[in-house]
Parts: sequence; C-alpha cells; structure tokens
Amino acid sequence: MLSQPICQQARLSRDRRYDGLFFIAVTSTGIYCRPVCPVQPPKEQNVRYYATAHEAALAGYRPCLRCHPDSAPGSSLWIGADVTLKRAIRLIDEGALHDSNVAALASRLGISERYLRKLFQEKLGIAAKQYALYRQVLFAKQLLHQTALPITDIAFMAGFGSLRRFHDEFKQQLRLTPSQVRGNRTRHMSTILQLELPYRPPLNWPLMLAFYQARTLEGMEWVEGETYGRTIYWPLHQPQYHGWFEITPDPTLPVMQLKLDWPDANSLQAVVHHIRQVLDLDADSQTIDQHLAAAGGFPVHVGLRLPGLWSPFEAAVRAVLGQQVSIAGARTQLNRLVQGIAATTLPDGRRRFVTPSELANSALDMIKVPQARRATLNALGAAVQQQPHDAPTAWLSIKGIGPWTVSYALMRGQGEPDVWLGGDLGIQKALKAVAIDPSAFAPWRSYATFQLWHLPKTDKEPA
DNA sequence: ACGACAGACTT
DNA sequence: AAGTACATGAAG
Repeated sequence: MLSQPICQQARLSRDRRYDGLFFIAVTSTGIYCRPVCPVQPPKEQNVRYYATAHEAALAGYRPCLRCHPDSAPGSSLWIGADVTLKRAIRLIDEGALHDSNVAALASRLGISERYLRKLFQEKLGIAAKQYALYRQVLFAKQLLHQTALPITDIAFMAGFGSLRRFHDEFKQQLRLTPSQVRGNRTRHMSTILQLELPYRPPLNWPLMLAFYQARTLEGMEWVEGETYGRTIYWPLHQPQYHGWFEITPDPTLPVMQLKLDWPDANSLQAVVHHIRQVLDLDADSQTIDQHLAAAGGFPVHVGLRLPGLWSPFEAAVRAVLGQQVSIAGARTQLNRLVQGIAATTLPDGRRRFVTPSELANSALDMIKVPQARRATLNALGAAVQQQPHDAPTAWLSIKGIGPWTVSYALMRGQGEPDVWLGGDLGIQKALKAVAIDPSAFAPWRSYATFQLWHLPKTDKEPA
C-alpha cells in the first residue's frame, strides 16, 4: 500500500499514473473514488485510503457513480499470489463457483477444500465465494451501464441462480439497487453486445496488431484498421458454442471497445473474461517495462502485452505446424488445415478453429507436412479430447512435442507471464546480441521473449 | 477431522 | 385490465 502523503498528492493532482493503484473512501459521504475522479476533492480528514476497490466496498463504502472505481482493471488482487491461487482466481473469474461449490473447485485444482479456503483468507483476506460474488456483481454492473438488457436477464448472465439473491447481493455490495445504477440511460442493444474493457496504460496496440496480422487465418481472424477480430468457442477444449468478437482501442480513453456476438447467456461472463485474458489487458505494463528496462540490454517496447490465442490447444497446434518453417509457411498449412475440415464453416460464413476431436480423427492429408507431424497432431488432438483439463505440460509425452512447443502453448495459450523460449532460434540470436542472463527478466520472461522477437527484424519467428 | 450453527440460497 | 419489470419480505 502506498503511503498517505503520496496518495494525497496523487488524488489532489488527479495523477493518471496512480489510477487503480489505490482508492479514496470518503467518510462523510460513504462513497469511494478513483484518484482521477472529476469531483471536488474531499477534505483530507474525511478521506481513508484503500489498496483495492474491494477493500473499500467491504468497509461499507459504495462506488462513486462518476468515476466508477470498480471498473479499473482487477489485476491488483493478483500481485504476490502464488500459482495455485492464480489458477483458482482465473477459474472463479470464468464462473467456476456460479453453480458448483468451493469443494468442487478445490478438487479441480487438486488441493483440499481446507487449503483453498486458507489460501484465499491468507493471501487475499477474503473468502473464495466472496471473491466470486464480487466479480459477479461487478459484471452485472458493467452490463447495466453498457447494455440495455433487462435486469432480470443480467442477473442470470452474471451467474446468479435467482433474482432474489441477485438483488440482495447487489445491494449489499453497492448500496444501490440495479435500477438505480442503470438510471435513465437506454443504450442500443442487439444480439451483438458492445462493451468497454478498461485497462491500465500503457498498451502498445500497434505492435500487438502487427503480430496478429502476420498470423491471421482466413475467415477465422481479421485485422482492419485498428481492429482485431476472430471467431471464438466455449468451453475451450470441448466447444459447444461459437461466436466472434472484434476489439478496437478507444481513441481517447484507456479502454478497448469490444463488439461481441455470443449465443449463450450463461457463459457470457466467462467469455468476456477470457477475452481480457487473451489480450492480456490485466497486465501491469508499467511495472513489467520498468523491470525489463532495469535488466537492460535492449530498448524496451513500451506497453507490449502478450498477444494470446484463444486456447492452449490452439496455440499448441500452431506451434507444431510452425516448427522449422517461416511464419508464412506455417500460416499456409494452418489455413489448409482449417479449410480442409468442412465443419469449421459457421452459419455466417466465418470459420472456426478445428476442435481436438476433429484433429484426432482427420487423416490430415490437406496439409503438406512430414508424416510424423500428422501423427503428432493426431496424438495431440486425442490427448486433449480425452483429458481436456490437463495442463500443456502433460503433452510433453507426445512424440513431436518438446519443451519449445509446450512453452509456446503456455505463453500464447494461457498467457503465462514467466516462460522463457530459450530454445527459439530468434531468441538465441537476439540474446547473443544483447548478452544478458535471461534469469534477470524473471518473473516476466514471456514479455522479454516478445520484446526480443520484436527487436531487430529476424526472419525466423515462430508462427 | 467433526459437528453446530449462521447465513447463503431458492421459492 | 392485463402484462411486464423491478424490489423486497417471509419462509424453508
């Protein structure tokens, strides 16, 4: 937590750099704000500072209606959390506690329920279920602000099992009823949802866009102007639903404009959260860039995030087809793969990525690769089909899948921040040029990897 | 690890 | 007058 004088100075000058790092609760009004809030600054004697929005809410304050202090990215809770806890948080954000309980989540994580409870209480100071409810309420609030959906629908989309329960929890956390939050506002609404995804600057969108553009697959991904779009599926490894999204940076605010076509209300929160994570919007670029710059050796691209793929499976398939060939070569084979399976054409003419079972059962004669590569892909498809919840490291036992491929899947498929692609040709070359021990980049070695890929123009980047 | 109880959740 | 949308008390 920042010290009181720093917070005071930051709020009085409405310093953007401190946005999201702390929150201002005002005892006289019972409301809490962001440091950038446009209102008349309250007297210091009436002010209490909190590190997170949730702590302020717990202390009985309700979020300000002008600066929306709860809409700042939720990454602060993640800082200092260990791997299991992060996985738990991720699963909860994807709705793991909506209709099953903490016990089920614990067994999914391979730990005891007791230990999971302890983990949350000790590291976050809040119970797992409480955290889940907090995210559910915030998601509902976002939909109230940014869509015209009926409040009843929103309740269920946010994962509440009954209207009654939704109203109760909403009021307890925000001290406002859902309709009070919505106000008069009636915005456009169709089957296509438009939402704003806030992030903490800086964000180097041009660089990410270029990375995506060089790798787009026909009908499945597209880049137009500043917009990146792609088709998506859920759940990740046994797709039941298909849709697409487009994402564009807002010209003035630190917000990405999301256009989302998604058919299933129940998984909406999971999908929106997954989009955030694929685009790495929760990364704290300021800290990461500082760290990489301190490690030294090369000029840092400011605000570079990890441009993710939709699933670890998809990342692994791309990695396997990218072994030993250029980006363009890999892209050709991937296009053939997707187009060679007729079922990938969606009703609207777009294309979706192949599923694990399709990959497992196809003869794969549409792609021109060594036979061994086909066998690897078949085996990968079968493995994911049978054990959809296995981590990518489990795929190491498949012939043709080595550490490089798994690392790539972790980095691009699940946004792992600290993966080092030491075996990569481009990386080895770049590293020789800068002469640094890669351990200096920890715990942000994935970002260092992307920085180095973008460094000088190398001809052998992976697909 | 266990049981009682509070309060989370549904109708 | 009937129907829809939202909020909330009561009970299990």
